[in-house]
Amino acid sequence: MKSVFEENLNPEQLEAVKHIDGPLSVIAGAGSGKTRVITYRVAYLIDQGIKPNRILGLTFTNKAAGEMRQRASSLLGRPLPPPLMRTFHSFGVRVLRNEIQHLGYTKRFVIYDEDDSVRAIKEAIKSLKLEKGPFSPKEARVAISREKNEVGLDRSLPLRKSSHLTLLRAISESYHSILKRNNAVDFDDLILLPLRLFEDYPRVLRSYQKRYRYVLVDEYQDTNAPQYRLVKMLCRGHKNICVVGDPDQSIYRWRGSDIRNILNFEKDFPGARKIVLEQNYRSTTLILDAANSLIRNNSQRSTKNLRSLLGEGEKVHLFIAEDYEIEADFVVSTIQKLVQKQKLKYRDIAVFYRTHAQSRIIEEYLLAEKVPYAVVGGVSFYRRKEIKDIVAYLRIIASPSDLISLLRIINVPSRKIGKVTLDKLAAASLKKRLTMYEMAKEADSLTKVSPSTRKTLKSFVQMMDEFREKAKSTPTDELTKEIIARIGYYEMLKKSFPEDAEDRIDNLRELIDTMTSFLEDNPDAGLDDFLERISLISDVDTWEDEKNLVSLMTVHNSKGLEFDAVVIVGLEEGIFPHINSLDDHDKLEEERRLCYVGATRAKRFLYLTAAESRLRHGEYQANEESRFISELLDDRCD
DNA sequence: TTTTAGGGCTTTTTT
DNA sequence: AGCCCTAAAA
Repeated sequence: MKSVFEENLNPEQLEAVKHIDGPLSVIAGAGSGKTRVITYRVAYLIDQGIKPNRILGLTFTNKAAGEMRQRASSLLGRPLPPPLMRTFHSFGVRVLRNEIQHLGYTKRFVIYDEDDSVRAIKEAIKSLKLEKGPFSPKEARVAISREKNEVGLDRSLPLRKSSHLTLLRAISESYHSILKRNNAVDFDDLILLPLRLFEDYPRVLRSYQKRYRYVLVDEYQDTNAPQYRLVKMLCRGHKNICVVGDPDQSIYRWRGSDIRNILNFEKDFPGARKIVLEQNYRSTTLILDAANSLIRNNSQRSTKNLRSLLGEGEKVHLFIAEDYEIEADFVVSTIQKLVQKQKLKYRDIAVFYRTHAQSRIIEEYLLAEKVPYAVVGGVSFYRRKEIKDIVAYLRIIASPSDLISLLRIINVPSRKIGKVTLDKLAAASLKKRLTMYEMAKEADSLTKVSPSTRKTLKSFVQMMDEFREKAKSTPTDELTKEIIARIGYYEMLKKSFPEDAEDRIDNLRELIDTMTSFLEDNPDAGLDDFLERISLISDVDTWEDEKNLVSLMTVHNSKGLEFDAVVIVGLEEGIFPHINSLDDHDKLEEERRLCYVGATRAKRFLYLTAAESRLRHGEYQANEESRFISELLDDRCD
């Protein structure tokens, strides 16, 4: 009798699933059943008697991790523990929560996002007493992050003057000492600090090596050097590593991901088995032909050609609009046509663009025609001012040494604590070697600050201490409501933002709802757990595919998804490929891979659009048709 | 000393 | 839309 594995997998997939011990790489073309292989393989391992908690699957988004765990558990007919599949970053957090004391932080560390990091770098620059440097705090953050993500690579920083390099080193050092003082880590640290732990504390490494006997890495083409090193260290003893990826879908090189990781796998793991999946189960032939003919123009790739069994299907449609408004109008009428004539649901349709800025005009036209839609990403929920403000309160409650959060809200709503007072407070805290929070608690010793301001500082600290006490016995959603009421945040919003205060209040209500449902799913979760959760959430994670809405997103965000109909807009030289990539061969190939990712999301209908003229920075600008159009179509279009 | 208003600038992609 | 900077009001 055939098992569920033989029944549902083709020979190559089955081979990958049944490979148990030793290194294995699976080159999985777009739509070739990559997720299926991973979930069946996990189920197979467990079926063979391997305990679920000995398996570690690493992905890039929580959504992918959750989906794979769910599918594996429904295959097995029993629930699986959450740690089985997780993101690189949440794995890093888990390691740090257990071991970070070795590195001089405490368990309740906070995770800084990019905005927080930029603020911390500003503080760093300030403490070095630098006037306007050769780069902005934002640029410094990018350079520092880049350096951190290239640990182990011999690429040097892209700076010409060595004086800049020295300066950057100084800023970096100061930034990291601020992070440590604040008991904070940035995104990069979530990988780098576990790596350092593993390198410097062999006992710690051994305990993780012993625990995870089977390691699986999804989207392997997008791992960067530190992530790769982390994985290699974990598998050093048993070499039971399975990586799944597709070099043609590598689109995060700019973030340090290294295509060589997947191309060199066999060198790093001698004797590795390699399986190539070329059978595509997603798209019709004409769509796949277009994608294949596009990607053939890249010189850096492992030769592989996807085959479809789904029949020829519809031709790829091309529409060149005179301007971007006509393009938007075409997108909307196409969506309506697909819904009426092809009986597609809104949720089966997606619009992809190269940059977020392109979404606005599409949204306008969708809104006007009452087509329901959802934008994935953009100004993401957790980066909105009102959300970040309230989260900053929660962070200080969890971790009083968090200076960046303190600076954010100590005067929000206004408590008449301005720049001058803060400077005095900072100077005094430096002198007494106290955190700013501790210094505010002892405001009485601040002789240079007026008595009334001293009182304000003390009562602020007292309030926060009260909240901290309360947090021990109050659920996070209740606590948040109390904070908002106590500080009069809604009233402040109404005063400061008369136009959109209601929207902002709604956002905060949504935040509280998120907490409530998080508590329902995780009854034992405390404030720390919630803060960790929202730090690691990505745009795609918040996308709700069960609602019947047209999806709008960047091509980057579309990775790993599929839709019956896909519209890729703005196929113009300078937009897609992006202007910053035009004069660099490698960057151009990455743009092409990005376009390939977008095109291969489509199951049955693929539309390409471009505008001959587009409003940019207040001026009309004429754009050439993207080279990708002819590479894709090659006379196969309508 | 703090707050407010106005002008300039920004975004390529993100865990 | 939000942030920084500056100058003037409160």
